[in-house]
Amino acid sequence: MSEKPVRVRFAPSPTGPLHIGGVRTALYNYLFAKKNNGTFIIRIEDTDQTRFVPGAQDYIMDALKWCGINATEGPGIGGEYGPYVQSERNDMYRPYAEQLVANDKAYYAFDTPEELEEMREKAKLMNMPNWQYNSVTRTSMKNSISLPADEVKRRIENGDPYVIRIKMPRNVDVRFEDMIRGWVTVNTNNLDDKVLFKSDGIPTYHLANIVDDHTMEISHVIRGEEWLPSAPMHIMLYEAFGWEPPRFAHLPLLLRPDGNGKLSKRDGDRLGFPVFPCDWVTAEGELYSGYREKGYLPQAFINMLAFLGWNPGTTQEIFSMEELEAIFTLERVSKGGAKFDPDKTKWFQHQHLKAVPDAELADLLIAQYDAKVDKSRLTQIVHLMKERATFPQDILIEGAYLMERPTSIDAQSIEKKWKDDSNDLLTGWLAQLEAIVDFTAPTIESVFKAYIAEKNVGIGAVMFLFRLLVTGQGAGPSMFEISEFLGKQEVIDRLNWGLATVAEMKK
RNA sequence: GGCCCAUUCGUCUAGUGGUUAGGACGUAAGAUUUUCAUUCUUAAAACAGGAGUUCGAUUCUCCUAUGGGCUGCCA
Repeated sequence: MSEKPVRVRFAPSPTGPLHIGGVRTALYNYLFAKKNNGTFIIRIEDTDQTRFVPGAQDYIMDALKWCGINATEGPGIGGEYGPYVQSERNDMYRPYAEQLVANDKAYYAFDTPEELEEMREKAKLMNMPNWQYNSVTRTSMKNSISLPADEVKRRIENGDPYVIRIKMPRNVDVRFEDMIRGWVTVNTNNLDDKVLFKSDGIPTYHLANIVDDHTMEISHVIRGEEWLPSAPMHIMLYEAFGWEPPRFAHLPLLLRPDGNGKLSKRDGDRLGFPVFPCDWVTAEGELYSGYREKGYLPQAFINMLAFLGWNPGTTQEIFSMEELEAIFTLERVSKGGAKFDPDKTKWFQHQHLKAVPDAELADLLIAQYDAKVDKSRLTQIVHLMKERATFPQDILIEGAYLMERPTSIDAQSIEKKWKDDSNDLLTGWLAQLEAIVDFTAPTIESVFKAYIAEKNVGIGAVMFLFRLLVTGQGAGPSMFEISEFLGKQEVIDRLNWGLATVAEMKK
């Protein structure tokens, strides 16, 4: 294999927000670079001015940063191979295209888009739906191969618009070894004379991509499977320039969870889960929701994404970014497309949330969720609630009663559970609580057990109502721990309030 | 239509020329827990179909089917 240092790039187009398929491509590039002591580069491919979306580039950079996918070269980051935005490199492409024309690897074509459209329509009517501009048809089109040299010269001097097309040879088998799929062979008869340089003076993706990959000394091109059909053409371009091509790896696509098809922009909010890393608001004010804003931890999001099309070959499923960096290999990327699974994503999130230390989670709640509680108190709340939460904000929402007294008690629950002896049992329990000096969970628990034994009733006869009156909720963490956390006076006050409230309801 | 790629439980996947085809999510049942969640145990659940090669194919080859991608002066 090549001795060259590993340099990989993620090259998105700023045509909108980056969806999770793109994030995964970036992630695999990043992990591959890390694993091989290489360099991960971000390059913005904005050669299509008509599809440019303001803010998209910032979104991409912001989203990758949130994910922890950090580039060492890229726009706003720097590096010796810049600039890293193609529109800023525009001057360098034309000479390469001209070089190809001079070497008879490409040619000028004057056909207008309308004329081409007409050709395709005509061909379709003649039962030839796959008309293409190629070695057969180009002789009857308007280009520097079919037209006399002086007319070509005249047209160019005249300022006639023209494109530069690759001169795809006839009947050549193009072979390359994809790192994921193995050998792929395509005959050039199935390839057309792709436009390399547009009449607006800007190169197409194909030219800019090859020139940039070569000049940036990219060693491995890791990209989505949608590029597989054009890979042979790219190989031909490298050959035309006399450059050594990089290694290729085409990643399987991310499919939608329901039915079939590639995951697309609108699937997310329609199916109830995000397809974008972060929120994105369109110019029209339409919101596409993101994982970040839903409360997903970046490490959980990354872990989930890494496992969509890759696995370590062991049964371990929970990984930190650092662990992934150490073991990722392209050889273990699967070939088939993967359906995205929202349920498993939640599971990853839950696992990662549990792994965050209590104090750290408390900091996060204060910083990102505006929690108005003292840090040490909040840390205790996190400790009590973390196991049963999926998202950080669940701790605040489901544990609200730990911060504020309940304002009402569910009448239906009382209806169901309140028995004739309940008032006596709870009043008796209140007296027991008042007598406890060491108000800690173990002590409260032993007092409680002695109390129900003395009264000769089951745990449920007192516990559920105790919980309901103190927290307003029918479910939650251990009442003994909650009691310790709230403190003796608070528990007594709440219980008194609860008894009064029920008495009021019973009238 | 043409070209290319893919195909193991519902989903993500492991795996091998001879395995009880393994794990995870989800589902179901049970245990633990005052409750809910967690956790634990158990269960149901897959090699797309057909030929061929072979003593033997889920594994190798071919065909078919299905799915997907591409087929733009988009990327």
